[in-house]
Amino acid sequence: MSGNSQPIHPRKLEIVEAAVTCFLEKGYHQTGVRDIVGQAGISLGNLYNHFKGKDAILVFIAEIEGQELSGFVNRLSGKGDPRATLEWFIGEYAAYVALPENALLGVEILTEALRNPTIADVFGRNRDKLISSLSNCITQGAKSGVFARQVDPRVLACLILDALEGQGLRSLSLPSGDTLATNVISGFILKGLLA
Amino acid sequence: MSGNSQPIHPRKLEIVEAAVTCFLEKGYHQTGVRDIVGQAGISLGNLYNHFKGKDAILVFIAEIEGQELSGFVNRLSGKGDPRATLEWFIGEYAAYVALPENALLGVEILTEALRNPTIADVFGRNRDKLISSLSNCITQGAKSGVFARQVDPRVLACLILDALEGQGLRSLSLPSGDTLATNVISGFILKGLLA
DNA sequence: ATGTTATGAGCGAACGATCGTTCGTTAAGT
DNA sequence: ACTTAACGAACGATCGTTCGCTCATAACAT
Repeated sequence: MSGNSQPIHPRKLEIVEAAVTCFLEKGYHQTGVRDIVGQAGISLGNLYNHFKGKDAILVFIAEIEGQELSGFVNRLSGKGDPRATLEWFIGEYAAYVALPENALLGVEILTEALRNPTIADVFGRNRDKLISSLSNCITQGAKSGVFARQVDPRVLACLILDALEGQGLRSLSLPSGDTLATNVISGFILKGLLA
Repeated sequence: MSGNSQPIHPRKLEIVEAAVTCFLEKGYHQTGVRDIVGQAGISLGNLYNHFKGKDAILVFIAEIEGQELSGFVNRLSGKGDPRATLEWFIGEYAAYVALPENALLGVEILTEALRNPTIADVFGRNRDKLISSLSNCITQGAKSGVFARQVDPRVLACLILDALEGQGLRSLSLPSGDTLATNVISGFILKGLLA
């Protein structure tokens, strides 16, 4: 899919890593380019040899996030048993968004997408793939009779994502990973979906 | 409850209104104090006669938001039929968070609460009241046998809020208020809760 | 009634800091 | 010789905040 003709310059990845660290700590708009180059241990000017500007770094991060999500998308789009696939997804995605890095970066990208068209583009594409594949899994389950036939599987897919991501965000202020809450959510969703 | 000893200076409310307009358009951190005073039609220095600083304006807004939510909290804490109360809440709260002003301000306050302790304090208090009262409504329904006994009503309360707020945020990029999606969500939640 | 003082909203220039970005230069690799 | 990563001073813009000031009204004293 992605036509990565040329391998990415190692320094570019170092910059991204440093930027992520800063964005997690202070947020995107509160982070200055000087914070990033300081964290990366490079000079101010050198950053602009690898990125067109501050915006481009966040876009790059959003694209990486999209690649990470493709693992979920692929399995959701596969031909496995819909119920088992969904249960797997809920557990794995809950763990994914429970990582502070993913939870915080996710909301950072989401909020920036509200007003930045470029970010909105990348974010919208990533999200649509996830929603579509999850929605498709639900539809497959309905066709095979495991799930109840749904009026609008896409809305339910959004509900599932919202519930898991909301819990992930909430787990930031909790001492440890709350697997109990995930089980409750998982159980509630499955009960609602089953025929 | 609130010991508002002195009535709020009219100009203070004008400033808040202007600030809200700016925050909705550009976001909190992208809005400068000069944007706010320009929108309010007052001078730069005068803003500091009414607010200690930019932060204080957002805190004030968060407090107002909390007052708006008390309508929901009161009815949820009331002694009405739990099922009817819950159905009412879902519909009304969905409409509330579907208003762009509430959806955008909500996420703005949420993200700021992630790193600003003062905002986190106000936001946390408001949220806890809403979650507790919603959770209490679910518990009451379970005691009366209308709802299934839940392992952790608080987690479900969070799920409900996440689903509705997520849909509200999503409706920003839609042409009109999507009442269909709300019905789907409402139906799904009720099905999952009923005994 | 008249003069005096006190209060506080309102103002905008100015402050120091920081913002994202540009640019001329250097050094190293090919 | 040519490319290119790396550098950091410098730019203009903007940031949140402070400060000294004006002026209308209110409170008080005479």
